[in-house]
Amino acid sequence: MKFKSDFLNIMNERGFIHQASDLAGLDAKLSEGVCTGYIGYDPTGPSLHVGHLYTIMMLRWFQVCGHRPISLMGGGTALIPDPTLKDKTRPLLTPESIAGNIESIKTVFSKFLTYGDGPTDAVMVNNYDWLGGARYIDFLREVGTHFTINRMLTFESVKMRLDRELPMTFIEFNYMVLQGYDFVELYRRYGTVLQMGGSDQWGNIINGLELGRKMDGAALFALTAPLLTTSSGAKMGKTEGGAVWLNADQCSPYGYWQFWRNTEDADVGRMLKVFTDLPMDEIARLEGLGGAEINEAKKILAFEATRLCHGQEAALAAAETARKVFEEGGVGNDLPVAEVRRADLMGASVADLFVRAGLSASKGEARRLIEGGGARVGDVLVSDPAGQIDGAFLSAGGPIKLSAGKKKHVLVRVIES
RNA sequence: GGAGGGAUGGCGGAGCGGUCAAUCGCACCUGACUGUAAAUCAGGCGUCUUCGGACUACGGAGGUUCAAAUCCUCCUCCCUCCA
Repeated sequence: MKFKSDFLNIMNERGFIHQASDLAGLDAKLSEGVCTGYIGYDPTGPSLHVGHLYTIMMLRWFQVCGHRPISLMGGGTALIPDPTLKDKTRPLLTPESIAGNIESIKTVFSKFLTYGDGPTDAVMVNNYDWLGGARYIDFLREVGTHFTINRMLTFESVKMRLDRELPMTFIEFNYMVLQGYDFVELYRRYGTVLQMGGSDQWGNIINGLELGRKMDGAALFALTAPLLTTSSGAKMGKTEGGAVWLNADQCSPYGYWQFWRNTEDADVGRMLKVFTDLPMDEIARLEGLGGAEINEAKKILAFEATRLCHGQEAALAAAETARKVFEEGGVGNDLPVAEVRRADLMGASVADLFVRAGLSASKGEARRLIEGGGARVGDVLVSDPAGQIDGAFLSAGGPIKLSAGKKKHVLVRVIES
């Protein structure tokens, strides 16, 4: 498939397109001139994670192709629990925590998009600006008349609750109305004609699209990206039980680099397409590398992805640390550092040390790690969990490298108090 | 409103008076093999421990018993069928 617009061509060849409302119409619209498009993010946590990055890259390409991206923070909708496909109602977040989350998340966007006042500069908006002060009766009269309950009941998230006779509260039921209204508001304020998002947002996006047509007669478009999974079927962006965060204070550049470095062979090509802006022919070359050579592609993926999120310098440092640690078996500056008080180590066992350093969740776990032959102190295998820590060793000065398994390393720095 | 069924570790799902910290699968962790990959194989997978054990756990609260995840009562929440 070949499009007139650069944006859709890129989306297509890089695997960002899952569903679209009117591809031909959108293509025509995009090739006419500068368009404005948005993606909404709910600030329900202090950081976005790799799962969100997929759609952030869509905004990035949108801007690169000469359009104006809007990152919408759902400061208003986050006050309303999104009806989950799970059985339970999400807990209500406080306005304070949402405001804090927004501040924390904002910093990430500026890494990927260029904000400003120019025609294709990105804009950051918060739907609390229009939802927060909305007057109930007015809103119902203006917007509520366009939603039929009949239709709302057919939505998957609603249907599932009702089918299982689980409670769905009225506040949750309102979520889709508010989110749909965002599209109208952004159309009015910025002439926004396109909403993008993950495939799970399709229903919500279409709601907004139809609302815009009914209320303003607007020709709006929807574009969603497929759910991204690894070849093994796991949801993308989870590692060691936790999400891979985009904020540096929640996931260090080195940890981020490692996440990408550990991509499965079969996924390297797709990840390069989605999470880097390397040219397609370069990606094709990297993808074609066989056997152990594909490790080079993974390093490039890790570097490029880290560069986008944390900057060139941090990416270089992370790569250098990884080289020292994995290729030389040494120590790198970027390894996580755990500070442990000297007093806490007096008479402590090796197992205690691993717990203090955060490499093991409990002493029992540390014991198993050590007994299983997975623990190293200063690159020396330790086998006795109850073994005492050599005091002289600890006071020798420089930090000591602890390793749990082959990939997890922490530098322990002993502090006095 | 009536009649049944169920709530077990991150998830799924056994157990139905002692031998149950609880079979098994998934997920997760470690080791081997490798390429910081996948697949495979092996081990582990509540907390503490002087490694003898101790403690906390099977929706919640009581009770029966030498002994309960298992039996009884009440409560909460879910599911199915009938109105």
